[in-house]
Amino acid sequence: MDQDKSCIISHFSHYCSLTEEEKALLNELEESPTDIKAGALLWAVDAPANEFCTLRSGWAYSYRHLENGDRQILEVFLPGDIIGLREFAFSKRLENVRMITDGVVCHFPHKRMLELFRQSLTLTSVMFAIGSRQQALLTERLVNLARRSARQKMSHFLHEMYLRLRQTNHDISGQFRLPLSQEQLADILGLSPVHVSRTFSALSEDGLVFRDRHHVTIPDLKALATEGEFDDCYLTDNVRPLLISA
Amino acid sequence: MDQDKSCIISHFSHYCSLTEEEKALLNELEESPTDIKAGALLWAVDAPANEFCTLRSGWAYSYRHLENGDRQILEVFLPGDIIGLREFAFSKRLENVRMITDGVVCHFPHKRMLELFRQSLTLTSVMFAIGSRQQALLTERLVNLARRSARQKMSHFLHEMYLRLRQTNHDISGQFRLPLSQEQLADILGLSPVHVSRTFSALSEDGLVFRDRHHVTIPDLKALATEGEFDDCYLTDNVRPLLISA
DNA sequence: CGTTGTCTTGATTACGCTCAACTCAGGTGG
DNA sequence: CCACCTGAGTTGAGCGTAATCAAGACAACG
Repeated sequence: MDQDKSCIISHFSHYCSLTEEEKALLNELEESPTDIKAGALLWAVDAPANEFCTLRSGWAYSYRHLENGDRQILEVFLPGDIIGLREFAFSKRLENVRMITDGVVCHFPHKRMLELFRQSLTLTSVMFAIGSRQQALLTERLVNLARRSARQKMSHFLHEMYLRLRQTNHDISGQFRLPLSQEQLADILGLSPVHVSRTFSALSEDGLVFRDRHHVTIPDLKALATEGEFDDCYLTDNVRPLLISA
Repeated sequence: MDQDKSCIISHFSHYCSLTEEEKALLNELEESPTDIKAGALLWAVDAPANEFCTLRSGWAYSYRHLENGDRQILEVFLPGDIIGLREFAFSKRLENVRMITDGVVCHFPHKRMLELFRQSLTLTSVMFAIGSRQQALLTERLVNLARRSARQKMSHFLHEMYLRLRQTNHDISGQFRLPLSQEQLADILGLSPVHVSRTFSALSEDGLVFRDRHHVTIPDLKALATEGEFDDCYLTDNVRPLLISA
């Protein structure tokens, strides 16, 4: 069951310290871990939406298809993330979710969320905080897609991924594995695959990002932040001592 | 105090039926209504974030400035909406919020949200559902900005606004007042003001949208939906009988 | 060693931006 | 009542970023 330290507990611990009972409650959300292969569909648009998933290991993404065949990737999920929070208010899935790498997911029904609301004020608040942090991420992505050049989009995205990975994996320093094809990157950033390639080349020439297959190196994080107008307050300023005191 | 039926109660009632106590609880959130003028700033980026606002009347929008001077409008708020949900997990504002028209807002501190969590499971769930619905709206907007042509962006946005207005104002039929300048529309849609003008003309020529100053007429809603690839499931499929039963 | 999928590079095209001039409505003051 | 001013919206010309199409390089794999 809990061979590894639970991802979700370490995720929640970012927000505030938890009692043992609360940890136990969270552990219940990770009861039935199931293996899932890279490329496998977790669920599709219009499927009934009655459960969340926690991502215990591996990467996943959610996406939508457009009528012209384009695809927009909406979210990239990393270990510890909760998948499907968006659909709590809906009866059907609004997005497809697919695994990027092999991984392990744990399902828990929406109903259990209500038990959590009933049993712990702290966890309720943290759950709410996670929701608002997701909104902040979405908002940032929205600005990125709407207003920035391809160079900036790429820089911003890579910077964001780097920070998100470092939050749980402190020992990466300036480099990480990014298991995304350029086509997937294009679908994330609203670009064409060819332009992703060109943009990568351009960033390399300027010494901002180096890349070998799926391995990315960022020699100068500050420079990349400047290029992508990256401001990390939406990722880091989420510790809320207020919650505990109340 | 409650001269009008509370906007927030009618907003929550979309999700499920409320007991009298719950209505009383919600009413407390609308305690100190304050008038606010068109164009006034509700709050600015980096200001301390320790309260929400409910919008009792009038329109508002949240926005961010970019380094190149561009501005991105992130959200348009209508009467009954809660402003600032996104910043629950943060200590500082991530967005500026400004009134579009004259209006009335009610402030309530984050702390009171915790009381609400403590006192009503139903309201907690609905609050959570509202958060996830906001995410769905954001997601839809993201797809719109990332992937669609100017024509589609405009069509989609106008259709969305029409449906949102009709949810609280059932008697509008195919026309409504849209108190936004073309510059503001441009900042919403990630276009230039000139191109908004051109796009409006193009849509008019094709008989999809007519417009006189701030008055918009949609002769054929279906046609507009087709043009903008509009699928209303993210706005309408949010009634959750599951919540009450639990 | 051939096959497949991913990535790269080049040539052309197009959508929306910028700059700039012009129209028009509303408001103000003489 | 008219002249002027202002801000919003319109229209045109030229440009630039990124899309598209297409061919070729490269790596991984059987």
